[in-house]
Amino acid sequence: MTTSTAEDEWREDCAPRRVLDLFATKWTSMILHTLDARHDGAARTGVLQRSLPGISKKMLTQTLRDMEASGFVSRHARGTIPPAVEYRLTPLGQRFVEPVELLYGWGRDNADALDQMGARPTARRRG
Amino acid sequence: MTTSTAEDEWREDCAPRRVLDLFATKWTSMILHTLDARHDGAARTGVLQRSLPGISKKMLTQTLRDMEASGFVSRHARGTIPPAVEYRLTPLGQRFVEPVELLYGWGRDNADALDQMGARPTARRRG
DNA sequence: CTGGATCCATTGGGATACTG
DNA sequence: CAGTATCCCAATGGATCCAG
Repeated sequence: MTTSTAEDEWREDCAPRRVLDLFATKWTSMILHTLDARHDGAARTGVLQRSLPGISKKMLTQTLRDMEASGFVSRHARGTIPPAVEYRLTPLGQRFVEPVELLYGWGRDNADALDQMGARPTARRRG
Repeated sequence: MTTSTAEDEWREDCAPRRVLDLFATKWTSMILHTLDARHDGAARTGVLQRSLPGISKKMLTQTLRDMEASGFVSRHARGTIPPAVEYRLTPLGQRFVEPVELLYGWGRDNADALDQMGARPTARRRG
């Protein structure tokens, strides 16, 4: 059985942890989902911001830039005035949406269990 | 198609976002995975710490406590000296491991794509 | 061996004002 | 409308020392 406790796969740079890093910036997956929810997998900045109550303009732009650099979305600017910028899921982004949606689906299916714990991070006690 | 852009499901307290919160404390899913990787879904503190290179004793205990409060693991202490504490996946924990493993699996399947982006959060530029 | 308590550096991320 | 630049706070989480 090779003692396959998977002791070897948890270095900082292993693939699974790289995926976790994608959730470190909390808006990443939600942006992907929002884009995915649109028929053409694309949306303009304003639409995204309105679809994600609570996100600040700063975090929206910043997250989008990071996602672009990571290859999850592509940016399409129309050189018009006023500006009209559209973000679109890349093939990689589309692939990643699948496990993300699965995760969200799990949440809906287990909403009651999630409700029983507070609204904190994991159950973070404050102070 | 009801224009199901899902504009309504993104309040702070919606189920999907509750799930995301589970990843806010970065060790949660890794602890779950480590427990799941063991034949009996249980492990002692020392084993967990050794299986998760980089985790500090503080974060290990703290995360475990939060996970216990959230109902993902159960704590079993033997009143011996020295202490022997064992953590075990609860049914809820076992259920949650599934989507988590799927996510990790995605990472392995797309390791090359993940490699192309830096090792930063999403692609965080420092400074 | 397990875990609690501090101290503290880092940084995610919000508010706001400004530029094209 | 889209994006940048500061300012600033809260909280993650590492290092240590202490206690059953």
